[in-house]
Amino acid sequence: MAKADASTPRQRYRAQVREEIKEHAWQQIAAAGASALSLNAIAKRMGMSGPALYRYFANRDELITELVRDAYRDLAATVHARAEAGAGLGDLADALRQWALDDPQRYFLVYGTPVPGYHAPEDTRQIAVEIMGVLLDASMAEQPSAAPPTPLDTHLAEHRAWAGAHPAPPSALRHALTFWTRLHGVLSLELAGHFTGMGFDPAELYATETETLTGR
Amino acid sequence: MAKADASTPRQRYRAQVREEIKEHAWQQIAAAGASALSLNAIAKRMGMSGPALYRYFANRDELITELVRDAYRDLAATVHARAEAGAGLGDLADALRQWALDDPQRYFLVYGTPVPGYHAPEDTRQIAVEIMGVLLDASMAEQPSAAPPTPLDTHLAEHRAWAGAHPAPPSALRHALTFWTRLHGVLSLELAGHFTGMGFDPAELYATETETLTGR
DNA sequence: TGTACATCAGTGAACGCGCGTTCACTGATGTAC
DNA sequence: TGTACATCAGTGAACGCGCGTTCACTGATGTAC
Repeated sequence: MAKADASTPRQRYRAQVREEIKEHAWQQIAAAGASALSLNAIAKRMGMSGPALYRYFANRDELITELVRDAYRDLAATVHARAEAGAGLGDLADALRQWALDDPQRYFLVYGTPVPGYHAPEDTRQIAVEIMGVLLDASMAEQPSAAPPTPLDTHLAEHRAWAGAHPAPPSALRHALTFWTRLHGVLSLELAGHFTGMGFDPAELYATETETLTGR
Repeated sequence: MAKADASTPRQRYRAQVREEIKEHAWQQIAAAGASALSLNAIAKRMGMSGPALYRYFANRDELITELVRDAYRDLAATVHARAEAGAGLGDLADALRQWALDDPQRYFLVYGTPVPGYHAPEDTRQIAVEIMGVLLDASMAEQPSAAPPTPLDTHLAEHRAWAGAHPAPPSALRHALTFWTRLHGVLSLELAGHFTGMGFDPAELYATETETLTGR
C-alpha cells in the first residue's frame, strides 16, 4: 500500500491513484471475472472519465499484466513470510488455502483457465521458481529422504530446470511438486464450486491431503 | 453427429446445422477462450448472417449452456464406455487425461474458472453424479476396504449426498474423491501451461499419481 | 401428378450499447529565478 | 516572497468496432387435396 518515502508529492499521488485503480479492478474481477475487466467501467466507478486512466496504464493489457504480477508477488510474499517464521509444509498448506479463499478470482487469475494467446509476464516465471523454492526447503526439512528413489524421482532428478540451483534431493523435488498439484486439485475444484451440493466439507478433504503429505 | 432416423428432412437439417454451429463454437473457444464466443463471429465463419443463428439458439447463453452440457455428457459417456469395457481406475485415469488433452478448452469449460454469476444447467449435476458413480464402482472393485476408517472416511460417510444410493463403503468414497482431485490437480496445471519450462514430463507425474491411487 | 397453401430458413437493415483508444484542450500543481 | 514558466492530471468530444438482438421481408421447401 505504501511506496518509497523519498519521492515527490506528484509521484506519491501517481502511485496512490494507480493503487486505487487496481483495487477497483480487483473488485470488478471479483464481481464478473477477469474477462469482463473494463477500463471505462473502472473509471466510471472512480468518478473519472475513461481516458484519464491512460495517464496510469498504457492500455488494458498492461493493467491485467500488473494485476497478475501483483497476485503472484503477494502469494510468494505470503508463503515466504510464513516460511521465515518457521512454518512447515502443513502451515504452508494452510496459508495457501487461506490466500485462495481470501479472493478466489485472484487465485484463478494465477492458476485458472488461461486465455489462449495471452502470455503472463516473464518475471512471473521467476516468482514461480521462488515459490517452489520455499516448498523445496520445507520438503527437505521434513522428508527423511532415506527411501530408494522412485522412477519419478529419477525422472525429476534429470529434469529439474524448475528447481534451479536448489540443493533439494530428488525425493524432495517429487514431494514439493506433489504437494503443489494435490492441494491445487482440491482448492481449484472447491473454488470453482464443484463441491457445492455434494454435502461434505472441502476443508476436511484438504486437511487430509495435507496430512498425507506432511504426516502431521 | 447422427440423430434419430425417424424424422423429417427439415428436422434432420435443423439438427445438422445446430451441430455445425456448435462445431464452429468449439473452434472459436479453442482459439480464444469461452469468453470470446460470439454468435456473429460464428455466423460469419459459416457464411451466414448473424440473425440466422437465432433460428437455432435463443441466444448466446443457450449456446454456451448447450456446449457445457455436451462436454459433460461426452466425458460421462467416455468414462462410462471404458468402465463397461472392464476398465479399472488406471484405465479411467488414462481416458480422463486423453479426453482433457484432446481439447483443453473443453476441459476448462467444465472444470475451469467459473464466471461469477453464470450457473451451469441443472442437469450437469446429475451427470457429475453419474461420473462419480463410475469412479465409485471402480474404487470398490480395487479397494480391499479392510483398513479401519480414517477421520475423513467417517466425515464422508455422514455427508454422502453426492454418492446418492451408491453402495460404496466410506473408504471408496474417499478413494474416488481423492482420485478426482489429484488427477485434476495435475491435469489442470498441465493444461494451463504451468509446467511449461519446468523441464519434466507431466505424463510421468500423472502416471505416478495414478499408480499411487491404483497400485498398478 | 399438379396446383394452392403453409411452413420456415435465411437476409439485410436497424437498434442501442460499451468497449479501447486518440486527441486537443483546460486548469491546477510544482519549479526556477 | 512573488512572478513566469513548465509540467502534467483530468476532461469531453470523437473514432471505429463488434457485440447481442429485433424486425419485416423474401424465397425455397414441404404438405394437403
